[in-house]
Amino acid sequence: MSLLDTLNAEQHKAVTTTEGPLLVLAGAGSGKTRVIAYRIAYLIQQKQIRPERILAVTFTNKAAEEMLTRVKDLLLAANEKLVSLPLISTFHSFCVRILRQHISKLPKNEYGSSYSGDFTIYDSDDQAKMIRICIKDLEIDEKQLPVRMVQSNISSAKSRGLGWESFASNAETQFGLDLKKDAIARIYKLYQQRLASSNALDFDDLLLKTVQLLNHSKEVRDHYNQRFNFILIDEYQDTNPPQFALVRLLTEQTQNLCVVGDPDQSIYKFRSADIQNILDFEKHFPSAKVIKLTQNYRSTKIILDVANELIRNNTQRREKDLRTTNDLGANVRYYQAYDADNEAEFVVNRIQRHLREDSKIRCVVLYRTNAQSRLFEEACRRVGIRYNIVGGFSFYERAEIKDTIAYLKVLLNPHDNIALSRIINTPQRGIGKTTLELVETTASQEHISYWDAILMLTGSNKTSGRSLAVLLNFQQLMEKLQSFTEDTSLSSTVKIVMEKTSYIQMLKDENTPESEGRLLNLEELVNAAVEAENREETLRDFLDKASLVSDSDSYDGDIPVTLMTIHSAKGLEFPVVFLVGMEQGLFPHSRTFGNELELEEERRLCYVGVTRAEKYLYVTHSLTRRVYGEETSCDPSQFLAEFPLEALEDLSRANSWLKNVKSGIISRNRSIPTNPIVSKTSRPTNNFNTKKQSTYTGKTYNSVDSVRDFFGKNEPKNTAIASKETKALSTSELTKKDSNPLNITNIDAYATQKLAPVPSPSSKPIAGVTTFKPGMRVKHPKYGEGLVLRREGDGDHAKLLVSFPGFGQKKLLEKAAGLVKA
DNA sequence: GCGGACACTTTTTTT
DNA sequence: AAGTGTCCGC
Repeated sequence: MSLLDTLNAEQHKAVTTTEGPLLVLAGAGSGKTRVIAYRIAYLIQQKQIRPERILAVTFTNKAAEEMLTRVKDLLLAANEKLVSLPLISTFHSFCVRILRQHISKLPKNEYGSSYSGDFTIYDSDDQAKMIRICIKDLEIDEKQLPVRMVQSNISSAKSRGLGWESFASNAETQFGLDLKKDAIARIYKLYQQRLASSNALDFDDLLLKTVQLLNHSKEVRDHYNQRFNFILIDEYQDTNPPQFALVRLLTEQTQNLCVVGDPDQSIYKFRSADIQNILDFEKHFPSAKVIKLTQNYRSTKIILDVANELIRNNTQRREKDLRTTNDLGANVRYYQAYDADNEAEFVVNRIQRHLREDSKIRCVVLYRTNAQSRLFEEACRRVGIRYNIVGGFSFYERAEIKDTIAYLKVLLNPHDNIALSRIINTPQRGIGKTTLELVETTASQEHISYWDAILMLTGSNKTSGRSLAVLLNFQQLMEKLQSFTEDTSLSSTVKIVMEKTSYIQMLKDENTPESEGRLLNLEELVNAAVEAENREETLRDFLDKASLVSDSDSYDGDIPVTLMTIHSAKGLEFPVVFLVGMEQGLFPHSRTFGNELELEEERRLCYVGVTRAEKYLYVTHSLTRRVYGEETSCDPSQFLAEFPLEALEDLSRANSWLKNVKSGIISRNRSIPTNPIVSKTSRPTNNFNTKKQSTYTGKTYNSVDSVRDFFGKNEPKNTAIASKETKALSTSELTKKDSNPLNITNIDAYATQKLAPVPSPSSKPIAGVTTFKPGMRVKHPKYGEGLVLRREGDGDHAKLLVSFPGFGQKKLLEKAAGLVKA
């Protein structure tokens, strides 16, 4: 049959080996998504497996959607009629599906609360709010245990599959009780109780509760084991313990399990992804077969070379070599910018050039942190290039959207305390701190939800005047909404909520550019509801999707430029890739210094970035960058030095790190310090820097609305900015124009000088005191372990900026702080 | 109860 | 630099 004709031998085998456990080790760009799609189609067509017996798990909802389309197309082309559909979804969505049906089968907790199928899903924002309340109620000082820290502790415990019980037992050490851990354990416990009484689950719970459920109920477990005989998991290298447990539970009866992944692309350790899951697959499933896909179809030879060479620096890895028969292709282009604005200008300018050559070509700018996106957005706007931005602040994170959704959530689940407190006074209806506190205390005294507390307060005549009136008013509003939306369609429910709550009116009254944008966003939400309705989805489905949309779920392939983090780019490919901000401390991120394993994960991340590129790869770094609102100087990333330098072509106008390394002025190995240098420098004040002329004066960018609004108002700007990269400072220009002796007057000389392996005076030890450098881990008597971020001054006056988890950043006098190496 | 002024942290990555 | 939380006066 023609279905398999286009596959190579390796792929063919991976598609057709359908019985028993199979591990497909797929290198970057080796067509692993393709293999999965073909395999599903093959099972349906050749093996006559009923589609609904097949479960495929992908990493994002977008990937799932695309996979389904692909499968449908394949079967269509093979003239196969689909009688039902395979289930293709993310782990999280899959869990929601199971839980909506069966969660009530879980036993009640010790307070007698149990979950019902109409539970709400809490995002990390809701989670933070809930944790804050728990911390307050336990009368723990938030200064001692910041919400963020508790949240990450809890989430990390959960993603490793640990309940509060194990957290509590961990708090007992051989030296006595670890007070901090104990406190967190208490918060964790209370948090779980509160979630249960709100009938709410956070992201991690979706996995954990499903595992619990399947463990607990043989009936449910058997049901799903029989339902799904063929299971496929993509990006298996990034599965965490609960996900692994789930895989185990689902394959108890039949092990027609196929997992696909690449250990070199494991980049989610921070959320407890365990690379051992893929490395030990053959131990977990002893009858497993292993197939390797080693042929890369995506990238040019040079790009693949760079990637292979880079990843070879990881020691924790099984050697593998990935080949391609593709052309050599263009060299990797390198650019050293003098500041971050210049970097963005260079990138946008190159994008324009590519688009002029081929208007259909798609470019992506990949960065390590979301904070870097702003400059690229602004640069795109300045020249009128349309762009997608993935992540950062997504549509569903906007206040107006969250507010509306919170109303809808309360309609379905009035016991959702977090949603209720979000909207109880939005728009303002006079329910302030005092009244809200009354509700809260009543609720916790009576062990009931806020909503029930309100009913109780308005029902009895214990409450006095004002509070009673406003609460009654709110209660009636919600009851009115309830009755209005009872038998209404999804989209009109959404509309009714926006109108009857006076939310729309509130925004209209505000009458500012921002409020107009918000109104537009609400319209978008109604549109989304209409579309969902056309797909015959319920309000429930609509809300679930809103909770689980991932960042990469929304980008438009027709738009020429996409901006996103490297993490979000996993699984995607682009003809032109810009890997920006290649600086020590940014990428690899300074938080990973001193931890070899984390550094290797950064390198894998870099590998992922490089291997996204099909034809053209650019790498850029900047000599200065604003960090925390402060101008800091930056060294090139150590990863750059790990690239095969002969593959790099220097597009910097001025002298550059690369030129210096290539000409032997600075050595490749010693050229990059192993720690981030974040010394303060002043910015060269030049007046020939013509940027910043943007006519756009609106508030912060913020993707969709402002892009739309920019294009609505302004025709694309002229292209006067063309060949802006030629503006990279020439040495003579700089020295001429900037005569301030305190400023760095010659960036190139500066770069060379700074990078030269001359020991700086500040790194000489002072008698009796160890000197600490940025990147080092230290231990403080009071704050515990921390990371040195910055060093200022010398000798006795040396000050250190150290970041302590849980305490924030502290400025310490090195001599007096009593620090030791950690 | 509300809104403004101010102080303070924050940036790693995400379902 | 910017967004959030807190305090204070109205």
